[in-house]
Amino acid sequence: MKVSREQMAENRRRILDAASSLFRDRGFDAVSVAEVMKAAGLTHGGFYGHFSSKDDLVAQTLVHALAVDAGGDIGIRAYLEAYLSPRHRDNPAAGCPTAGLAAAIRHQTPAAREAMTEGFRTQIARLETALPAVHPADGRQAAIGSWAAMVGAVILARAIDDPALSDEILEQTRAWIEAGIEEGIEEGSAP
Amino acid sequence: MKVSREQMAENRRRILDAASSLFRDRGFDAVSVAEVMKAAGLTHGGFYGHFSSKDDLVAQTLVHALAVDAGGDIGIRAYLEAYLSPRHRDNPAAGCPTAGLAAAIRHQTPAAREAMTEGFRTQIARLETALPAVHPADGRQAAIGSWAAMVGAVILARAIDDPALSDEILEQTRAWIEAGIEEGIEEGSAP
DNA sequence: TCATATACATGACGATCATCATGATTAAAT
DNA sequence: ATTTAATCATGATGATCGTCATGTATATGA
Repeated sequence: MKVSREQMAENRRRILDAASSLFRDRGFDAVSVAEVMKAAGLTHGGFYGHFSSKDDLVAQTLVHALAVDAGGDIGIRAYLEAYLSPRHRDNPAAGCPTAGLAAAIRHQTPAAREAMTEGFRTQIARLETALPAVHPADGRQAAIGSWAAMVGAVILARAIDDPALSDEILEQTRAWIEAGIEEGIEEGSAP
Repeated sequence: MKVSREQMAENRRRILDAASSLFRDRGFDAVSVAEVMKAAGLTHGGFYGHFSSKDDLVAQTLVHALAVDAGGDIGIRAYLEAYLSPRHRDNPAAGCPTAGLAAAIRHQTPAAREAMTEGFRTQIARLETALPAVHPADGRQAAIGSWAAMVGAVILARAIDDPALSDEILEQTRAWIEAGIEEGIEEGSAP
């Protein structure tokens, strides 16, 4: 039952894609290796031909999931609106891996933590250039503060059991961050 | 082996205290019922005399953990400094239950989610009175935005595998929130 | 075309865990 | 003091899961 080299590469990609969605949706612990393989259209037997352990899968999945382009080129306002939207909150499987998995990283292997650290660095660099700032020194502060608020808001909005309150968390956090942005630009200079 | 009524009440408290620390430290899934009982000085047998299931324990632990006084009466600045400190980051077992468990609530029972929702409401109300604001209408926005940033920052700081970067997340988020506060008060009116 | 290496399927194993059954001890009620 | 009821300890059970062993079909290279 050997498959072609390219088929194997595609299988690996499918496993990582399936793991990425499933982990974001239900967490690392609640998803079994067999379930990931099934979602990838395979059985559990072939798993250890691709990965050395479930921990290895977790680490590689994080690298895979955090390596997306993320944000194409919609402006910072549109990005904020999409990130802090009910749609994003309600679709963790297709959503930001940081919002979905950051809190669980603490209990994972060093390799997984390193992947998340690298993803964080990349995201802060992105935000630093996307966010307007009065003094350049404040750019990093705004990037880190805003990112913490974005991730925290989505996590809280997903935890809360009251739809209206959950919506409010997203909306108020967005307004709060944008208020900080407006301070940094000459009033109304954004498109 | 029956014990006195008050002994049983104390046992129950010890179980909840043990569960509260263990869950915050290692998460709901990674802590077994037997482990909680052992930490409370009992064996696993008596568990179902106190709780109907592990899910029940999780929900009651959240009610128990989120019902603390939280913040005695240190000012908002001191509270921010303590919350966004390396000490808090490095001691999840004794730290904020929201920072430690909010992301996992999504996978828990409705009872657990309700407990977290109530805890969130209480915390926002606290922050709304503690945070100075220019217009009263912005008080709630600042409370929600700041709380999201605080929780997000601690979660991210705990996930990151680089001590200096982790420290920076806490520090910059604190400065970012305080910048928002300063906008709201007449420069320097805090003690 | 033939030999070989290998990717994946089937199936099994051992460990962990939530939960339940049973029994001993003793607080509480009479 | 005696009975009753309840709390906790010991031990068992069934399910889930990560991992490994083995077999089979086939891609690959000669």
